[in-house]
Amino acid sequence: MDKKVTIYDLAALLKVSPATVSRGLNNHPSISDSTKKRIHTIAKEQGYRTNKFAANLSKQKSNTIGVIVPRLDSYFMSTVLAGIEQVANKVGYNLIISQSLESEEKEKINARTLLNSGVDALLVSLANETKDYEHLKNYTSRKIPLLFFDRVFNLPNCPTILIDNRAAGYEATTHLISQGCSNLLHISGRLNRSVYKERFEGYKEALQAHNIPFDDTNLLETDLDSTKIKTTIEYIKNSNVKIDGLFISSDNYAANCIKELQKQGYQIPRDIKIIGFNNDPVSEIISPNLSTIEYPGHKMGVLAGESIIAHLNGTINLQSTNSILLRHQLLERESTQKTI
Amino acid sequence: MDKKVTIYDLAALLKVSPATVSRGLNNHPSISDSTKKRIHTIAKEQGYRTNKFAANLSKQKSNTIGVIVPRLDSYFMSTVLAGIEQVANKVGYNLIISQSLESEEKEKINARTLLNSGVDALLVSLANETKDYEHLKNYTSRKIPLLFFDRVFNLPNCPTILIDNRAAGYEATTHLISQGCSNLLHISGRLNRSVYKERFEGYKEALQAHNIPFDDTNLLETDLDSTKIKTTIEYIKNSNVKIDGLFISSDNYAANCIKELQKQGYQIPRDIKIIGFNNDPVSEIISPNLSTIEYPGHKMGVLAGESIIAHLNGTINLQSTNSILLRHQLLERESTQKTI
DNA sequence: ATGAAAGCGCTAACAA
DNA sequence: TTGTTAGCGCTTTCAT
Repeated sequence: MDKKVTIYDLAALLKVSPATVSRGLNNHPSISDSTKKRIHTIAKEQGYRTNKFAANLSKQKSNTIGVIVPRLDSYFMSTVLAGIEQVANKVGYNLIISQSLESEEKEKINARTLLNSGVDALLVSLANETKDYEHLKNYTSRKIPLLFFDRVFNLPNCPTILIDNRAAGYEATTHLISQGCSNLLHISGRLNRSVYKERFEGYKEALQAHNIPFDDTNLLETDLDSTKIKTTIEYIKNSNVKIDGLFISSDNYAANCIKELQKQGYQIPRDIKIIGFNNDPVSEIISPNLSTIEYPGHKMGVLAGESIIAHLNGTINLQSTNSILLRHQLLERESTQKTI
Repeated sequence: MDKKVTIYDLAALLKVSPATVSRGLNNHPSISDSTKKRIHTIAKEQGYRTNKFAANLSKQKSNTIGVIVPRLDSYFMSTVLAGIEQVANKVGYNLIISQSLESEEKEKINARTLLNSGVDALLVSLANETKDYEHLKNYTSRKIPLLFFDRVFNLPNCPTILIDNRAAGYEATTHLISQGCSNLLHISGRLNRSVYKERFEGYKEALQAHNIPFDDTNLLETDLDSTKIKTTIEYIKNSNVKIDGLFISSDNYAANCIKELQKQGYQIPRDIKIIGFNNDPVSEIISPNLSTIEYPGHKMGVLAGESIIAHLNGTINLQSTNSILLRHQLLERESTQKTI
């Protein structure tokens, strides 16, 4: 069982044509059950395994789905990927995963490589940097289904899966206000990514709705990179007004801010109330527990996988779907508790 | 630029043979620079992209590396994967990633699928459950390079990449002892996985070296699944002797234990000193900061990727390498601090 | 330095 | 229900 056995070998053994063997192996309806059985048994016996290269070449499809994410090593992304993998694996699709590391350049290369690899579909969460979308139009122009999740962009015929970031931002902000905050700061990711943009807009709307004035000092646009929170902390300390509420677009960043602020003598939530985003595990480890917005990563992955596969199977037509919104949820915890 | 352009099209345009085009595209030495140039320009101009299926079929290799991990959504694994992806991507290899979810069954299926997909090599970190290795022998018998990382197993000709878990366990334990602990408990993962087994052995050796008796009550074998720490906490509370030192094979689990113990009135590190494993981000978020063993996930991924690729390129022969040990490091933090 | 031609192993349209 | 046959697009040996 070491040399490659092909359908020709099986055909010879069974005195049938290779075509019959091929059909039998693929459970083609027009093959009699008896020969089908014979084919399968001899295949098993001979240790036959189909050569995907040949099948792919012939069918011009690969049973493979490409995925591009900003980074593999983020908790949120890994839960999404776990979800995608789970459904893809179940129905026999392979996943080729690559990361852009937030670089537009790398994202372009990845997109090209995956295209060359003949993926049947592409799932993308965009890099922060990305401003041009030509590399993705190569897919749409070839009718290769393309779906965005989380970091989405509105491209014709490309559905998106995400949560209602605006509403979530609104709720998070409203929560801070209802807990007594009036001098808020929103620490955002790059605003050219719609996820952050919309949270920000929800934030602004909430301020407005509560007659709290907004100006540029109420927003800090960052990379949300925890290794460089110092400038953020400085910003907070040097603020003219005493900031009493922080809405931070990432739990991880928020947790690190809390640690640092505590180190500088701030009491959370007494001096500053903080709400994060994502419901990352750290949010329950940090003291005080971090209030946050639950963001269903695994579910998002499952849904992305299911959607794209259903589309590939022709079960549903994704083109007509514009976007799928997942439910988010405000989780009130200690970091925004009222103090007496 | 929508229809597929093949080397035949290019050949026709250039009045040369397809073979020449193929060689030119692959920078074959026997093609004159001038025609090579012509070929490349026309290829670009026509938007030619090589059909990987055909190339794969012809060459019987895929430029793809398979990866099987227990779970995608663990911080440690995601850093490893990020490392692998980084080097693979750089040299044009694709990564097909799948997860076993700790199930031997699923691992077998994944291995088979990846084999069928024609991966050029396989990187594996084993599921907890796995006890039989036939599914992997399919690779070795076909001379497809197979490399284990982290959760390894000793299979002929399959190199392993890991840290010296025994030494790490020894150091962690010794550290607890030197901080004044004498009634230790080791909370381990499943001992049939060598990583855990060896940490445990290092632990036992350290006890022995310090004349601390060991019996079964000094070990608790678990799944290290943070959703079910209750039994662990019960075990600690109900112990006959007052446990004063905990060596836990996972930071995440350790962090959750700390939270729970604190809830039950324990003071850490005063009542119990705790050391974890991995240097997961939570270890620096939890209060008190968690002492731990630094486990270089990203580096491990990079090394695994580099090794397997070098082997595929024929640069080095991995078969002769048995195992690669990465450096670990004891990180002393608050959770094991002496209290006065 | 280039060309001719035989695969690589499977699929599918068309026949029987 | 099964067989014939012609690809799928690229690589590679053997000629030239």
